[in-house]
Amino acid sequence: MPRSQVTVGYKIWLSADGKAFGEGPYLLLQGIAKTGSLRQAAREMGMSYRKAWGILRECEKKLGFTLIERKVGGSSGGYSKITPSGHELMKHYGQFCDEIKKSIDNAFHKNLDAFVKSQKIRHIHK
Amino acid sequence: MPRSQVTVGYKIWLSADGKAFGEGPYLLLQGIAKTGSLRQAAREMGMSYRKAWGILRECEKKLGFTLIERKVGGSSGGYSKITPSGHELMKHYGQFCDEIKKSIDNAFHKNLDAFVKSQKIRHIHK
DNA sequence: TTGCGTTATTGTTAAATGAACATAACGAGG
DNA sequence: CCTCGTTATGTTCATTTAACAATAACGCAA
Repeated sequence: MPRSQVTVGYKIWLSADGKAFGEGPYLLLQGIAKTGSLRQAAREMGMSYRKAWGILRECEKKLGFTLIERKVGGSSGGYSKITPSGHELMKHYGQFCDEIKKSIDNAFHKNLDAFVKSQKIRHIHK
Repeated sequence: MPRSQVTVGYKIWLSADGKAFGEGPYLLLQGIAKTGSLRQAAREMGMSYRKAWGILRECEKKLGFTLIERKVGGSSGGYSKITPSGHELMKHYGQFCDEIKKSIDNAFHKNLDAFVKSQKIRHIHK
C-alpha cells in the first residue's frame, strides 16, 4: 500500500491559563447563534451536552468574560444566547483563522510541497 | 486574581496517515545531528530513549522514507545519523515554521490584540 | 399543580497517552 | 573472550483525557 498524500495539519488557539478558546468553542458558538440552545448546538456537532457545557465553562473561566447568556426554565425549557463580547470574539477569531489558513497553505506550497512530492516511497518493513 | 494575558498558541505538523512529523521529531533530529546518537539526543531533551525511538519509528513509517541511518554495535556502541532526506526535511520544515510564526504573530496583532486588551475582566464565580 | 425541555452539575467508566523498567542484539577494541 | 554504549523491543503501571450516565433545578404554559 503506497503512502498516503502528505498534507499539513494545524491547531490554533487563544491561550490564557492554558488553552482558552479554539475551533471547538468557536463552532459551538456558531451552533448556539443558529439554534439558540447549547444542547441543540452540541447535538448537531455530534458532541455530548456534558462536553459542550464543560468546554464553554472553561473558556469563560479562562478568558474572564462570559460568552453566552443562559436562561433556565420557561415554556421552551430555556435558551442560550451569545453575549456582545462573544459575538466580537467570534468575528475577530474567524478573521484571524481565515488569514492563518491562507498563510499556511502558501507557506506549505512554497516550502514543502515540492519536497514531499519528490520523495520516492520506500517500503519500511515491520 | 486577575486573568493572565491572552496570547496565541499553535501546533503545526505534517500529516500522512495521521500526524507524521512535527516539532518533537524536529527537535530530536536536531539533537541527533548535534550528538550523533538518538540516546543522547533524547537525554538532552529530558525524554526517555524508549519514547524518542518510538517517535522516529512512527515518523518514518508514516512518511514512507527513513530519517536516520542506524548503526548497532562497535566500539562506541553505535550511532544515529541523519539521512539526506532527513536533512532536506529539517531544512524545509524549519523554514516553513519560521514563516508561519511570523504570519501568526502578525495576524494576531492585527485581528485580536486590540479586542482582548479591551475586554474588562469580570470575576466569574464557581 | 403538573409536564416539558432546557441549563447545571456530579459521578463513573473506558480509552488513550505517557512513564518506568527490563532485556536482548550488536560489534569494534582491549 | 569480554566489555561497553548504543539500537531495538516488550511489558507493566500510572496518569491524563474522553465518553457515558444520572440527577437536580428552573419557570412558563396548559
